[in-house]
Amino acid sequence: MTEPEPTVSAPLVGLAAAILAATLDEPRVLTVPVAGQPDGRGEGLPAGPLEPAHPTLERGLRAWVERQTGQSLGYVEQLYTFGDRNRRRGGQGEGGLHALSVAYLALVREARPAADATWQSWYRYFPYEDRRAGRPPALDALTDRLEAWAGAATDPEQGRRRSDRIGLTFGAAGSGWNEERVLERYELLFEAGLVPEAGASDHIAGQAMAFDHRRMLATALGRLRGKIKYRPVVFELMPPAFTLGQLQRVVEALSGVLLHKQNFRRLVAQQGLVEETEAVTAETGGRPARLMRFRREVLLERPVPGLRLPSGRPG
Amino acid sequence: MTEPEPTVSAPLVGLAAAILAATLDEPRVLTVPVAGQPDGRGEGLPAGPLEPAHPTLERGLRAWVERQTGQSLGYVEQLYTFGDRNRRRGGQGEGGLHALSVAYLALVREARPAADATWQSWYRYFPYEDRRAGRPPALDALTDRLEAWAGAATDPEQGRRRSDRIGLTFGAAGSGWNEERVLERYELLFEAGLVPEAGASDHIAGQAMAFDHRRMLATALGRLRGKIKYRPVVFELMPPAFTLGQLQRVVEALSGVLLHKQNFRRLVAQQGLVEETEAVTAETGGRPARLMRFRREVLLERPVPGLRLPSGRPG
DNA sequence: CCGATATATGCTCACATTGAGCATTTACCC
DNA sequence: GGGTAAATGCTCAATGTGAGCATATATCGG
Repeated sequence: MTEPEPTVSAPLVGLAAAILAATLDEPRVLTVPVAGQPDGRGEGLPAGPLEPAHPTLERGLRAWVERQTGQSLGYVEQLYTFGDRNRRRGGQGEGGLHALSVAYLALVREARPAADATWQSWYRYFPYEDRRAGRPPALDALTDRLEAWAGAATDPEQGRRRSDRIGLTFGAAGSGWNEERVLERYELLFEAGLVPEAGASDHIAGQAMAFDHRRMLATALGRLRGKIKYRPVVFELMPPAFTLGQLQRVVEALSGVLLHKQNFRRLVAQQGLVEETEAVTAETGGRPARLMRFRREVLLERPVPGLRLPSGRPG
Repeated sequence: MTEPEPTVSAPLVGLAAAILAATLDEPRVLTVPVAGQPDGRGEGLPAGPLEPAHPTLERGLRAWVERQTGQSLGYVEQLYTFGDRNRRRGGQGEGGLHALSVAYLALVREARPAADATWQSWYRYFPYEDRRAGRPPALDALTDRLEAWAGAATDPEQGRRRSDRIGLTFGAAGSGWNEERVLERYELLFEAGLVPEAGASDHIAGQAMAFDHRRMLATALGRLRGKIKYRPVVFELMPPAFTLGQLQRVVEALSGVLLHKQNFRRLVAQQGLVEETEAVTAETGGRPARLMRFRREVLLERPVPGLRLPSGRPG
């Protein structure tokens, strides 16, 4: 009855990885050059087709990433499978063939590029997502363009819906900024034609990427920003020993907002996420900080805590 | 560089849907008969292969579901793409060919089966997930078998890890029950060989399904149980007008735990999720309740609230 | 009509969590 | 030795959460 008839479809299945790290208080993503792309879209995520030799999707992904970047992956999590033929402007998808991509999120500890892979800041691709220095001034230009798009809607009702979405995702007057809505913001910019991936000629909304890789990256950032709140995944990005200050700066780099220092420490402490080591560190001026390490045991304990980010502080 | 070479792979891509509803305080899933399956595995989810005629994955899914069940889908969300060749014991996957399935979660309002599709209770497939009447007695037998499996590990370290996982997912002595870990519990039972999908001959852990459809269903239940806490998705399952008592019983049915009535009402009220209608209803004995309706406007408001389930009450 | 029973609904209270800030400690730099 | 920069310790008000008590308003069986 529901037995698939193994004749009809033979789509291409691609695997792609958003490999994330945090070095020197800056969140990074591992990128590779992509040939044959339109101007300004020559950067992409490590990716490759699923091959018969791959025992599982994830193993196939790991193989491609190692081949292309030399990076071996630790924490890996499936993100989403993208299949919109319509979205594909970068090559594939001709005829009735589907080009389907399974995207993954990977977290790694260190940044040592290999081959022609390079680490880039997340905010190269999403400059408006970094609010650590307050609301980026460039955001005004963006929302102006978005509102212009909303105003150009065919009927008033559609225009109102567009305005609502802009307010919801970019944080209207009264409403706040939700740092998890990375994908929704990118989708809005895409629909409004403000990104090169959708035909725009300027890079007002950040550096473009090949295929729909920037959409995958947006998905990854949103997922990670959400996940650090209820799972201790930040520690996948930290060195074995770190200070609470470093930990906080990494969390701030990932989430793009600043946090209240004392409350952050209280949270980490009462969740039992870390334990002290004997060592302290000198750092740049100020009182030396104690080096901490992640308490692996929390993975076996009850509520499996994360770092519920508070609402942030002014800056 | 990372350009996929369109030669190597031509995997079969399937689409499958866990279509969920809640009728008469019981959570339901729409199932179809599946031919050619081993004994006791003749039930499955609506599914079919991705076809070139399908413009997008989701549109392909909707087409298959309507063809097989007559049900048209409202809320649809992608769950996960399953691709483990090894897991596939039910037919496909021979040779080096991958059989890849993109699973979806769908929420619908009413239950009116068509063709030979039937609505079944979730708890037919996961009896141990229903704790509304307290801890199910059958759970003891299950955890006994699981602990036996842990004890039969090749080395003590592995056995300890297994015991830890059992305690974590099924709620050990001191630790509580986390209703969202449906998939982890099923995976554990699978690994322990306690489900027919993994070769077991009895149905101690609930009714089996064709292929890996029960795994997909577990993924769907876990996702929905999590999502109702931070998005107002329950209302996709409710009729246009309902009482707070009905709403609570649906939430309890989905999550499998009982809630404190007064606190539930306070939560719903202060989140502004519903508004009163003029009507009241008679019901079965007791004071008549006011009929409420979902406030669609909340979708446009700030924190996009859900129904954070409290820890539950004894029962 | 009366009381028993079953929900619905209103309200209180102790306790935990959260957002914000003040104060002190301990290093380095000049 | 004084100035500067973090790290660390503590307090306090506001809010949120878990549990119950009390009241309102139906139906049902005599």
